[in-house]
Amino acid sequence: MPVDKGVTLDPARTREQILQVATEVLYEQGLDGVGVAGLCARAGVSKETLYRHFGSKEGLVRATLEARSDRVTRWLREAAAAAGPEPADQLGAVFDALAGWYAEPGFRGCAIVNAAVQHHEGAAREVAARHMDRHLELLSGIAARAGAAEPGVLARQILVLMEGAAVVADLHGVDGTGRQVREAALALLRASAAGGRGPEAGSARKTATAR
Amino acid sequence: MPVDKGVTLDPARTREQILQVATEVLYEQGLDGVGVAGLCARAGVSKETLYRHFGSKEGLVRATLEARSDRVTRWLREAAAAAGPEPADQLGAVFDALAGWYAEPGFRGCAIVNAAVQHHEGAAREVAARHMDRHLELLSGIAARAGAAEPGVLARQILVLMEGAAVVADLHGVDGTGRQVREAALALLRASAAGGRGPEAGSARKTATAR
DNA sequence: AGGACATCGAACCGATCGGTACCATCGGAC
DNA sequence: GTCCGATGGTACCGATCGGTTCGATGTCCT
Repeated sequence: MPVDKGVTLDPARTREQILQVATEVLYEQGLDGVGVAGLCARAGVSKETLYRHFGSKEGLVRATLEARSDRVTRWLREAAAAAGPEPADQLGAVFDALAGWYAEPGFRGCAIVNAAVQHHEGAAREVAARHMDRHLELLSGIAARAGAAEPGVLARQILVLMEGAAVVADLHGVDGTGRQVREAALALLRASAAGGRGPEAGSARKTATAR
Repeated sequence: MPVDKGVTLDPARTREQILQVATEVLYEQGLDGVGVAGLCARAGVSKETLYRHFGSKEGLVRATLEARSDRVTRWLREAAAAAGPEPADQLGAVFDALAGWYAEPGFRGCAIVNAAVQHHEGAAREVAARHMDRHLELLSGIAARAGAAEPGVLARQILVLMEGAAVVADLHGVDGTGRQVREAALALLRASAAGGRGPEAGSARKTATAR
């Protein structure tokens, strides 16, 4: 009886069920677009159960976004790792993965960014800041291995491309966005790796690492 | 009596007052973060007046965002025009202007994008799509004058940088974001203007114009 | 003076919000 | 069989939501 207790009446299972439904609904409807009652109805649980597991709607939002941040981070790391040792290949693989995501039906931008932008205080913004830190870790590694003069700066420029791509693909249309942004990221990587001395001086100046 | 009727009791004045307050409040609190009653209180008008002018909260949101889109578009066009004839200077001036905006106290990202992301239907998304079209117009002109192989593609890549920069500056911190993104945009411009044949093939492939 | 128009303030509407309390029920451990 | 923890269902709370209506007040134009 260490693990795998009964099939039904499993608190962990219930929690997962709520989280899964909340992930879908909060993404589709927005943080304020659905009430706790509606959430419970779609998850097939009672309000009391939801509040026992998450304490408040805010708690549910935090747990949902943190789980999502974990999944996305893992997903991108694996995409990069599977692309072999070349930094440019890894970066290309990351943006290939993102491009596939943008093209999925029901894509509405980055759930974490969307949530963070709806309330300027609360859990969502903290999760979003941490989420971007994680992206930066991955990108700085790639930038450093590519020999970028300023890996931190290049990583941040590519992060801007990632976040911007989600917004543009969502609000302005997906067509070509994935490929175009992939090429832009690779161009920045090339320009930075080509050395501080390009045909016209380096592409990135010395700036703070920020945040 | 053709124009400039009385000083007080001027419907156009009242409308402007409501719009101005709505611009601030909807940006600070979010679309769902404030009720019509609160809006009226801050604007010093009655609900009846607001509804007579805008018909509904949605109508107020649309009018507010459209006015904002007009102002931002004009602002960026003037920044570019004031920078002289060189495309690279114009692009640099646009991103300088944006960098200044990110650093302003109370900056919370692009109001139009933020609004559009909160509801997946409604006026905000239409305004946002049109807003980006206007940005694209400006950027394509610069790209074309710079001799970019594919001005439309380059413009879209730079648009992604613009929108991403606002998100990152808002959620991850402003430090350096403005300069870094400015340099990234200029690097893309250089890479694209250097000719389709770089050291490693062009930076942008043939893709649909999107949307 | 008079009428048309604009506005305020407040009451009011039904619906929904996040959150709590209570109780019957049911599965699993012993 | 017996008890306990997890649960569903439901009613309920005060607050707020977007939107409507009405009457009193005031300003303009003629």
